[in-house]
Amino acid sequence: MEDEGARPSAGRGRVSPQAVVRAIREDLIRGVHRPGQRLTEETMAARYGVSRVPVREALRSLEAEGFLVSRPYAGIAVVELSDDEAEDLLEVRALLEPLGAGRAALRRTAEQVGRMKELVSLGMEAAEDGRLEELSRLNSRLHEVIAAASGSRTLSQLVTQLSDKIAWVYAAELPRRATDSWREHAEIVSAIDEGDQDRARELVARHIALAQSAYRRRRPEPEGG
Amino acid sequence: MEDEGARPSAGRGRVSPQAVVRAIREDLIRGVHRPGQRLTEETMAARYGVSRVPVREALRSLEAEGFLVSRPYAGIAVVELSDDEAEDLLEVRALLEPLGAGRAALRRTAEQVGRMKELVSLGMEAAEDGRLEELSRLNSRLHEVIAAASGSRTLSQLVTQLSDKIAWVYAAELPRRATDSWREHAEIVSAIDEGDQDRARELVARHIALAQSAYRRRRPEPEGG
DNA sequence: GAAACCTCGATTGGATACAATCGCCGCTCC
DNA sequence: GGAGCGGCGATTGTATCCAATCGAGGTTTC
Repeated sequence: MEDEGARPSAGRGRVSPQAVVRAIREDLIRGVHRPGQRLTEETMAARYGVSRVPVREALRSLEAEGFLVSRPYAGIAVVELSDDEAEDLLEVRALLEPLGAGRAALRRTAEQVGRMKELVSLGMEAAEDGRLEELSRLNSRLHEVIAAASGSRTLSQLVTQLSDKIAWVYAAELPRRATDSWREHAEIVSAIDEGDQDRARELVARHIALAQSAYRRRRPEPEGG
Repeated sequence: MEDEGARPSAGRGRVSPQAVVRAIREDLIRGVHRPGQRLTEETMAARYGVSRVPVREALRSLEAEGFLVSRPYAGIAVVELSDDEAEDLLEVRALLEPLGAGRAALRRTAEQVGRMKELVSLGMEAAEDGRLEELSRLNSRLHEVIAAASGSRTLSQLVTQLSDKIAWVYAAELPRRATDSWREHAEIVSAIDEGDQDRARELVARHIALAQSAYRRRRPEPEGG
């Protein structure tokens, strides 16, 4: 086994209560913990520099978010999604995000629009520099802010969870779209800013549809032998 | 304060690991814990007959599911949903459940169909007897099974969480529809059984639409003062 | 030689004990 | 009299310890 695993990914000395969940979630999205891999509590505790208790709570949260699956006394493991399930993620997002964006166009606050525009700027810069990992984070972040602007806690929560999971499952395919999509992002934010619900909904629908075809993975053709 | 609160709702002596989450979630849906109410860990521990540790894990799960909200050192409280947010729940469900039902028509197993039919029978009986609370549970259960039959863990998880939250938020309005909807349920299950994706999707869409108008609460008109 | 049983180690589940933080109350000072 | 401040109780966050359960390996028996 490699000793590297013992080094905490979130190398801060102090961790705020919710930091463990975020650290683990981020590592999940980055592919540090692979699908199917079992996560023993003690190992995770050592990795993130805390005791087992906060780890267990974090794992419960991530289980509820759908990243992990657990069976009593059998431990917690990273979920393995089939190709069908992965595609469903995109389809669900195609339904939810336009709704959220439309709501955001109606209920957004000035501060939220400000943050969106800032994220778009940062995203375009990162696209210039080709910083793909940063782009992925900014992308998720923007979609989150838009979702939050919908004013619906539930909707926002769903979209965010979905967005995270898509970033996780499609990590390999993501860079293919990462650069282009920021032009569309700018348009979407503009529509939300202007309060144009229909246009926001429409733009997001197209945005998602484009991503959907770009992300679609070459399915390993079911080889008979 | 009333001492009644100290009696555990799930009166079993032994509780399986995941039982605490379910017990609390059920109580939330039944309105035992009111929106805005703060849930102190020790009180909950006493109420459900376990220590603080499993309670905390359960609360984290329910927080991730969107029933609760927490701030570090400020405790956990039951979420208060605005009328807008409550309506959004119905709208999201109107998008998701037809998709799930369509998938279920394609991917269902014989065993799942069997359980659906059994639930429909039980539901119709309960409707005859006017056992409203039982009806609510059976309704959620059926929607869960249909969602599970979609074959997509994520989709199933989303629909289930949504269904639970709707049962929670619209507890007061639910009986209005509870009896009638079981005829529609029977049709839906039949369509899924026959593998008719389009018809399943269509029927669920109408089913949800009917519920949507039935549940729509008389919004307390914004009184100017 | 294979299958069932048993024992043991590893890991999860739970409880208790302790430290950190917050909000409330009274007090002091202006 | 009101605002700022400090102490204190209550509650959350964490760590350590113990019990319950599962899986693996070895051993025995047919």
